[in-house]
Amino acid sequence: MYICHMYSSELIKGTLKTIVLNLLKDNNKMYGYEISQKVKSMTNDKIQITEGALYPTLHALEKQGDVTTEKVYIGKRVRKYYILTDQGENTMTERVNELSDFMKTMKFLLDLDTSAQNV
Amino acid sequence: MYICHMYSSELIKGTLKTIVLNLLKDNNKMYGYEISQKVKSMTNDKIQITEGALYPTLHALEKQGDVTTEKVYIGKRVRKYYILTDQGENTMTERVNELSDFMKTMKFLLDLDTSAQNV
DNA sequence: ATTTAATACCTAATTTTCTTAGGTATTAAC
DNA sequence: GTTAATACCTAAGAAAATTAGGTATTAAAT
Repeated sequence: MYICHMYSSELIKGTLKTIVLNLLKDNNKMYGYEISQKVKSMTNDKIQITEGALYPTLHALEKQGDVTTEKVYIGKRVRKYYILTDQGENTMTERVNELSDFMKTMKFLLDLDTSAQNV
Repeated sequence: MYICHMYSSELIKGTLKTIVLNLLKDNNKMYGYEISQKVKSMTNDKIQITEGALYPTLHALEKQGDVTTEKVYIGKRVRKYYILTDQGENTMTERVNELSDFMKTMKFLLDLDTSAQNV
């Protein structure tokens, strides 16, 4: 049996934008810290997005027009919400489809689709 | 419908060693050029390993003891075969299991396992 | 009351891993 | 006799992460 722990960092590389965009599709309004916690809890701590990766990614998504932002003050503490744009929705769909297709290809390549592995 | 083309490079990142090790498991003896062609043909040109990525990876695998090499001359042209070591087999198993688990997690995270997507 | 942990944002230096763009040389095909 | 395919390689640069900091508010624990 494979004991679950955090994935080695190489794997997560390249999927971060896709993860963020997809979460924003389902939640329509999220802030950075919330995203990192959501991913952590949804994956049983197996994927932990570091802040050094997350914030630059969010800024890049804003710069390229896939998200807009909205600052909200909770007392004196600021929260920066990210909202998916129409363009961002298209980007999200493309990215998710590509990743989905890629995973199928990898499954075939690594011979993982021969039996009941898709549980 | 999603039109198939080459995957954006970010996705392949982090999976190259796993791909190479897994191919060596099945073929027990392969050379660099052969590996790149095999991956290309098995994935209908969707994954094309560049030589600039492949050779350094092979050298790294040799350095860390996961593969050994064997030079063979075909006429005057040299071929450098790579053979999986016992250690490499363990590494391979770990990597493949990790990637497999990662893909399951991603599928769940991206909400891709709700219908008949696993065709 | 004060320290610690959690919340919430951010950036800069470094590392890893790839792409791009070269280089050498042999052999087969046109 | 040139081009394409085979077969190896490296170095410079880019991309995307990690590591390791920084600031500040609020809740929990001692």
